[in-house]
Amino acid sequence: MENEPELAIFEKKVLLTLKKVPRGKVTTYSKLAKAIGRPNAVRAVGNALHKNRNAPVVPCHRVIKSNGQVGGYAQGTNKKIMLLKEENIVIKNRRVENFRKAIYNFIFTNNL
DNA sequence: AGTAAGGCGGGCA
DNA sequence: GTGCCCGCCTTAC
Repeated sequence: MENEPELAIFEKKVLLTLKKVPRGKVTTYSKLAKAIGRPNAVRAVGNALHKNRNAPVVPCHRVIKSNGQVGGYAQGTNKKIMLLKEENIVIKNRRVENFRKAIYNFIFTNNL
């Protein structure tokens, strides 16, 4: 692990950034992408999470779409919704109510 | 090794 | 609200 490929860095950034999202809050793929310096790599972020198997250490379920929709989930969208509800996130018909307020804004002292 | 397709989205028409 | 295309990483053939 001395030499870390750029790919690892990409994933690492995504995971680290996502880990910073507190419980009860959510984030979007777009914001994550921007936070890691790849505003157009939104899909790539989704892939990184999809590939990610560190469910316990990385709250993948706290990542939603920009439009407030829950989005997809490898283990099933239903599960994702359930997990979000567990965190007091109000969900209505696969959409996060008041997601604007639930969104956790990064950007600030990102020390990557 | 190179090529091709897929994927947990976003923005715009 | 719907549909289309784009851009970006990963995985499979």
